[in-house]
Amino acid sequence: MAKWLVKSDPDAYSWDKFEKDRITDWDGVRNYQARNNLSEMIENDEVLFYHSNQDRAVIGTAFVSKEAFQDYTSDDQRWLAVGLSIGKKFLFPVTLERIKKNEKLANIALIKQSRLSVMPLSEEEFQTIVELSKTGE
DNA sequence: GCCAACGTTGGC
DNA sequence: GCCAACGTTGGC
Repeated sequence: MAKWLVKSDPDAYSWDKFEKDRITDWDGVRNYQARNNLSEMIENDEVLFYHSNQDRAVIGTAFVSKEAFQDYTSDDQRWLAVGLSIGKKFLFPVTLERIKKNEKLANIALIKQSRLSVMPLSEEEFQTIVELSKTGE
């Protein structure tokens, strides 16, 4: 099962809002590479939820509850959305700073392509971040 | 608040 | 098809 990371500006859509919603349409993506990643998501794929800007940390997990469908927030038929359901909040958020310090995460798209909002993670990268979330170090 | 990186648009 | 201009994202 593939692993993913999605970014959100907490001013636009925060983890707290996600916890209230439980399930949300991940729409508004207007970038081809991110859109292509959305199109490859399979139901029940695991997803990490990252807050950009002021927080700059992975906050928790989610999973794909609905595979790609047309993003109706745009008239343009090129864009896709998926359904995401809430997973678990991390005990300790995994900050960008910690991600940058970890050599197993040196090639993560989060660092290499800072503007990409939907990206695949390798199994190892995913597990490494989950492990980091278990401690505050 | 600044600015680097990068994606998109539009004139030619 | 090239590239300058412009807009947006996101780290700092």
